Amino acid sequence: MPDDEYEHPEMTGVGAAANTLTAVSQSTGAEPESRAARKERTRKALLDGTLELMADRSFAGVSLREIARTAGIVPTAFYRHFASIEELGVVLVEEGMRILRQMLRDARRTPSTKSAGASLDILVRQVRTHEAQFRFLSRERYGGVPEIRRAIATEMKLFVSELTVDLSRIDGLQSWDHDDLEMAADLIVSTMFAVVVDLLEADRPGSRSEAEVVARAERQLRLIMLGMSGWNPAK
Amino acid sequence: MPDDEYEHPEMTGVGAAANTLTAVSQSTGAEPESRAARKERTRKALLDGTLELMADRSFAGVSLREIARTAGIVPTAFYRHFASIEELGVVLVEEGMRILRQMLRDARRTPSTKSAGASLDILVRQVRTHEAQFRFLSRERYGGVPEIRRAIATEMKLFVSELTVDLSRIDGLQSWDHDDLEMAADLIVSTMFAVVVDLLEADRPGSRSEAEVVARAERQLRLIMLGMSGWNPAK
DNA sequence: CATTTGAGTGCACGGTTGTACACTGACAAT
DNA sequence: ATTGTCAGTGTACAACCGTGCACTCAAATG
Repeated sequence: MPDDEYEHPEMTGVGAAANTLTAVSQSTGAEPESRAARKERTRKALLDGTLELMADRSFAGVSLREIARTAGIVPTAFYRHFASIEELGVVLVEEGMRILRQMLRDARRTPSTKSAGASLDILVRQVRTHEAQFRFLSRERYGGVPEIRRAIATEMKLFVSELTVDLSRIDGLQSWDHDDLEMAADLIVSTMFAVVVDLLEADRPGSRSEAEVVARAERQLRLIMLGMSGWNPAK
Repeated sequence: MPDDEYEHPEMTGVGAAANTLTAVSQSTGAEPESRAARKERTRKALLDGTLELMADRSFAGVSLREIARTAGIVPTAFYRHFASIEELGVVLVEEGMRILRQMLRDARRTPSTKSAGASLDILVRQVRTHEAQFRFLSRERYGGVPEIRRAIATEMKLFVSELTVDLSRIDGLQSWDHDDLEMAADLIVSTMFAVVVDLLEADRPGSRSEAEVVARAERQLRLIMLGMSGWNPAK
């Protein structure tokens, strides 16, 4: 008797050696769709499916078999795309970080970065359109397996140093010591990160609404800016 | 044939119905030790063992069987202490939060709370003496199962409101709006939390050392205080 | 003393997991 | 037209999981 059945309970017949088109399910009717394109499609299905499964669990809590199931393939076929679940995790980190960097770039070409409100607007929009990715990042940043945690930490450090450069170009801050700039950038980033978490939690029973979260963050950033304007850079 | 062997590979014999003293291992030689005391001891062993197992994994990643094994009992005996692993998790949250509150109380009776350095010292000492508990809290705060996440969030909110009260008693802040005070308290708490995470990660390959973490945090808090001193409370 | 209690035991179960292996068959390249 | 590639398949297995059940036997109770 078989060990598993997956999603094919009806075709357990004798020599039923299966058609390859079982996976993912063709979206449009009659296109040929190259082999590479098909592969890319199930690969994406694996990544997206993982994020979906993580709606209420951490990355460590989803199994290879589950992921394969949501992508419509058999467990062993997973290895055609990733050498291990950890590898898939690293790809998810990279993907999430790509979005984060994109966000920074968007914020950078906003009229004067010192407008905290505009930057926050961009943040909110990004979080809303990429909820799953941001949830992944916030879940795994501290809770994940060491490898993923390290990958996120590295990218975050990079993020801070990019912001440091941005700050150094602002009018009153040219005279600042690099360490001080970085310290301020770190504070801003971690505050922003707290906003992300609150946004993901927002509009849920017993948590602050989105508007409140944004309003508070705006005041917090203003408070930080105020402190910076009075800072003695020479120390 | 048996399904498991646990830690008794040699006594798989016939009627070997085991001696109860297998569990936990008696520490001192010949004390009687009441039944309740023994129970409390294995209960603690279960809690501590769980924290130990979480050195490199999240709470969701440790199994009931593993926990029981480290405590030296058979898996089914786990249920004599907790109705489920989730219940054990909630107890761990409470335990961790008790430590956090203790810390706040310590900080409160320090000469003038406005001395950020002293408060940070207390923080560092607490984190160092209760590493496992703090690691648990930081791991599960965002990454954990919903129930645990909610429990931590609730306690954190309580924490912020306690600090809000403390702030309201400081000289220059009596005229402040309650919302503004809470906003500032929230910023301080989240900054402190970031310190905790950095401390746990400190003295590990590729991360800032403890001294650097503390120095940076001190400057960040000073920057926040500076901002507060210039804040216009009327909005 | 005899009796009750309950922490801990051992076995068994049905389920899930990761992964090795040999396979198939549509597409791509020759 | 023949051949090769390789995403996907089905089977199998050993390990682990949570938990139900009937048990033991030292300590607590009377």
